[in-house]
Amino acid sequence: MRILLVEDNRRLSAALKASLVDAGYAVDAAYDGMEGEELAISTPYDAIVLDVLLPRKDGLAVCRSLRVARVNTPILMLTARDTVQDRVRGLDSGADDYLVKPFALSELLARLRALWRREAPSKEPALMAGDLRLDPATRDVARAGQRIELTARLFALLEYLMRHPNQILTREQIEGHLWSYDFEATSNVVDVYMRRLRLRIDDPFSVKLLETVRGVGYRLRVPADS
Amino acid sequence: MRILLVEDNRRLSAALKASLVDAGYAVDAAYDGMEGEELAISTPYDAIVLDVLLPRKDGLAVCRSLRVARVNTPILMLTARDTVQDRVRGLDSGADDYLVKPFALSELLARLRALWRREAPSKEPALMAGDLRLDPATRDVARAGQRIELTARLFALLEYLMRHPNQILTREQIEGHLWSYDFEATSNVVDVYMRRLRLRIDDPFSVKLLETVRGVGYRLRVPADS
DNA sequence: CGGCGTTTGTCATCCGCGTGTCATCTGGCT
DNA sequence: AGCCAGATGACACGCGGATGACAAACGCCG
Repeated sequence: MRILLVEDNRRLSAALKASLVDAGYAVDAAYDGMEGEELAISTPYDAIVLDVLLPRKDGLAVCRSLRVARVNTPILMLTARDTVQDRVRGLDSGADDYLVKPFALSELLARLRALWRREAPSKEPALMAGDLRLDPATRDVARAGQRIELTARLFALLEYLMRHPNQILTREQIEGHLWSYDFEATSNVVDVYMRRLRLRIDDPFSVKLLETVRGVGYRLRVPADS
Repeated sequence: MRILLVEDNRRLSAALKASLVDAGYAVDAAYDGMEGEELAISTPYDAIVLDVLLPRKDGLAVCRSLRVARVNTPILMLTARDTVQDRVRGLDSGADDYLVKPFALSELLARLRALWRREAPSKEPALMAGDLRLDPATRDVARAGQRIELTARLFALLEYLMRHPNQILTREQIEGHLWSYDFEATSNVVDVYMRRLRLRIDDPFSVKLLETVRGVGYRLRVPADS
């Protein structure tokens, strides 16, 4: 198993590398973003451990570039802080997992194993609903062959809907799944996002997929065709 | 129903397991985070009951890893404290619900049921009456293959009738069941709604299913066919 | 660090449909 | 014919949802 370690803190890098080698892995080390990116593109690794704060090019940017360059190697991001924000950004930019400093070495190893474990099923097929296609892996969305740009939230909403086709989802379910905060207060975020989603995936087309079930919730209706 | 119970306190774990088994569930127990995570990834459970404070890897981390690994099993988190902070963190990491120790066993069971209701809207089979079909899960109604749109009230009324086929239901029963208010004043809501229901499920067809029993109430007659 | 475009969530307003009531009609029974 | 239970059509109100605009937060760039 070849691992690329991109970490600018020399002492941490050395320690991690030693431990990983100890655990039986072959480890290359890079000390800034640009260097890491070049190595990652030119060499086939089994995993990349990537710090977020890096000289020359930060981890998130490296991550994004690699994904754009179709480098699908599993990436484990290392970060100092842990806020929802951070996690979302990390995962959004294409990382597969996220580890917050300080961490136990055992956890790093476990997560690496976890990454590989899930390597196989990561070839998750694109979700389809009529002429609407959503690819969880590449984050591509298209309807009738037409590419559609979606923001992170909208993508998550659509993905959730498409994972539960023809099923009525209540606002509570949706809110709980996408926003995950204590919603005591009545908010109409879900309504607003449904609207925004409709503007992009329904309004330009004649066949509507998003359906409002008055008094209950929303549903993505998959046309019973062919 | 298979449940994974991740709880390091052996006595509590044993007690919970016994109760859950008692309640008819198949229960696997894990005693630390890593063990729990691996089991959760390798085995398809219907729910995971996850303590927050765990050796080797805490519940929040386990939860996060599972979600990243696309394990969508409903997770019920157990915690000792209860601050908004805690709850937010729990839900943020991907848990579906949250239960504060100490809790009543009945509440645990109730919440598990709630989780399933939410996640897999009851695989309850569709109700049938002749060529009329009503699916409580998807709220789809159809007669002779023809989809029929119903408002919330009408749907509830039809569902009630279909759950008591061939049985005479008085106005009082129906009103008590659907409107649940103490009607002193004589109202003809039920009549009106029966009319509206007929317009949609009987009028367009030759065989009538809704029957008026003069002086008593209404009944849904199921044709004794094939 | 500071400015700028984008994303996000809230709010106020608007609109249409679902709902319940009422007045009137119908048809069967005595 | 008269009565009564139920059928029917019409109507007004209010709720649930749609919509557009706004303000704060964030991400990106220099």
